[in-house]
Amino acid sequence: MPRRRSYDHYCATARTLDVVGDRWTLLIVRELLAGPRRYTDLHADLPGISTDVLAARLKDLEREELASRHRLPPPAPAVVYELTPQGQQLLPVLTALAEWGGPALVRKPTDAVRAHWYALPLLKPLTEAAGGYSGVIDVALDEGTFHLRLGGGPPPYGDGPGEQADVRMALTAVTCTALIEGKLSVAEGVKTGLVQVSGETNLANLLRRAPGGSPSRSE
Amino acid sequence: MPRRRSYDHYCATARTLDVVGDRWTLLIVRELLAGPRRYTDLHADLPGISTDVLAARLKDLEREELASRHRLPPPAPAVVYELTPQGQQLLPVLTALAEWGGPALVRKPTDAVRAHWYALPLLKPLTEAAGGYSGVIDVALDEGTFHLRLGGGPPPYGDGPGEQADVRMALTAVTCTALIEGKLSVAEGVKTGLVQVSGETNLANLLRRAPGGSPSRSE
DNA sequence: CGGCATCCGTGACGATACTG
DNA sequence: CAGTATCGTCACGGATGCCG
Repeated sequence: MPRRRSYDHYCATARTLDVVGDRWTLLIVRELLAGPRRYTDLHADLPGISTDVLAARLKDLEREELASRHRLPPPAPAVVYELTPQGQQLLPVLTALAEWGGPALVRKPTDAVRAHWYALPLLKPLTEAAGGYSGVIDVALDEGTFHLRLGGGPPPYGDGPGEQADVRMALTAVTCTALIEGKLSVAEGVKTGLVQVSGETNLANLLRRAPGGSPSRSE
Repeated sequence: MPRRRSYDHYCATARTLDVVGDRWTLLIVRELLAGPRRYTDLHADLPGISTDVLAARLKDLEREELASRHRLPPPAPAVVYELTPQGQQLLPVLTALAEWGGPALVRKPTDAVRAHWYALPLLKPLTEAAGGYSGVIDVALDEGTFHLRLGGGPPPYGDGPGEQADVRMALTAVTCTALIEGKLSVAEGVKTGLVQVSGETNLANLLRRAPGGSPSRSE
C-alpha cells in the first residue's frame, strides 16, 4: 500500500504489491474475509500488530476501496470494517499463499493461533471433497469453531458456527494440518474416525462418502 | 523474509508472508521464474532496487532454499541465481497477484517496462486459448520479445525468443493489456489483425482458430 | 471501553560510493 | 561483474495518552 514507496513497474504483479504488499495488509484482509469486523476484533486476531499500524492500514484499504468503514445503527453503536467486492477478490491471492505455506506449518512455541486461520487452507480440500456442492460447514477444533461457506457467500468463511450450518465437522488441529497438507483425505479421515461428521443433509452424506479414498499424493 | 520480524502466527498464509513477504522478494522471484539470471541482470530488470537489498534478498532466498547460487564454468565465468523446485512452486502465487492487478494496469509516466513482465498475466489467457496444448510461444511487443512455455518447463517463461518456438505472436502493448484484462479474446485479436500469429505448427493453428470468438465477460 | 493519535527507539530501506 | 560500506531517512513495534 505504499503510495510513497511504489515500485513504479508497469507490471501486474508489482501493481498488486504496490497496493497490498505492505506488512500486515494481507493479514488484515485475511481477517476481513471472515466478514465485517470491528477495530478491536481485528486487533485481537492480529497478534503483534501495533495500534497505529492497524489504523493506518485500515485507512489505506479504505482509500484503495478494498474495504469500507460502516457505523452500525443505535442498538449496538459500533464501527465495522468490511471488504468491498474488489477486496473480496483477493481470496485467490490468499488461497495461493496459504497453499504454498501449508507444508511449512510447523508449530513454534511462540506462535499465536486462532481457529479460523485454518479456514483458508481448508477451503480447497473441502471444496473438492464436496464435489462442487454448496453449503455451510461448521468446523470444530480444540482451539475453537469456525465455518466455511462453500459455493456461496461472501464471506467465504467466518468465526464461530455459521447460521444453520449443513454439516458439523469435529477434528483435532493435527488432523486438520494433515488434511491441509494433503497427507490425509477427508474420506480417510472419516473412515478412521479422525474426522467426525454430523448432520443428515446432502452435504453431510457427500462428505462421508467423499471421493479419493486414499490420500492424494503430493507428487 | 524477516526471520527476525516474523508474524509468529500459526497460519499458512502468515508463514508464506514470513518467507516471501518482504519488499522486493516476490519481484525477484518474478525475475528468476524467467530462468537463471546473473546479479547484474537482476539489478537491471528490477529498477529501483538498491544493490545491498538485492544482495540481502538473494542471500535470504538461498537460506530458505528457494534459490540457489551457481558459478558458471571457465568460458564465461559468472555467477547465476536459479530457483529451486520449492521456489518454482511460487508460480501460482505470482499468477494470482498478477491476475488481481491486471485490471489496475494504468500506465504512469514514471513506470519502467520490460517485455517479459507481460508473461505472467498472459500465461492464463494463452494457456486457455491453447486448450491445454503444450509448446513454446514467442511474443513480440514493441518493448521487446519474450517467450512462454505452455505445459512444459520450467521455466514457465523467459526473456528473448525461445529456442525453436512453435509460434510467434506479434502485438502491441495495448492489445496485450486487453488480452490480460479479458477485454479481448485471442480469437478476436487474430480475426481483427491486432494479434498476428505466424508459424505452421499445431499450436499456431490452434491459436488462430482459438475458442471463445467473443471476449470473455468479466462477470 | 472502543478507536484511534502521539512519542520514541530500533531496524529496514534507498542512494551513492567504493572495492576485489 | 558482483557485490560491500556508509549514511540519512522512514517504517515499524511498543507504550502511553486522549476523547467520545
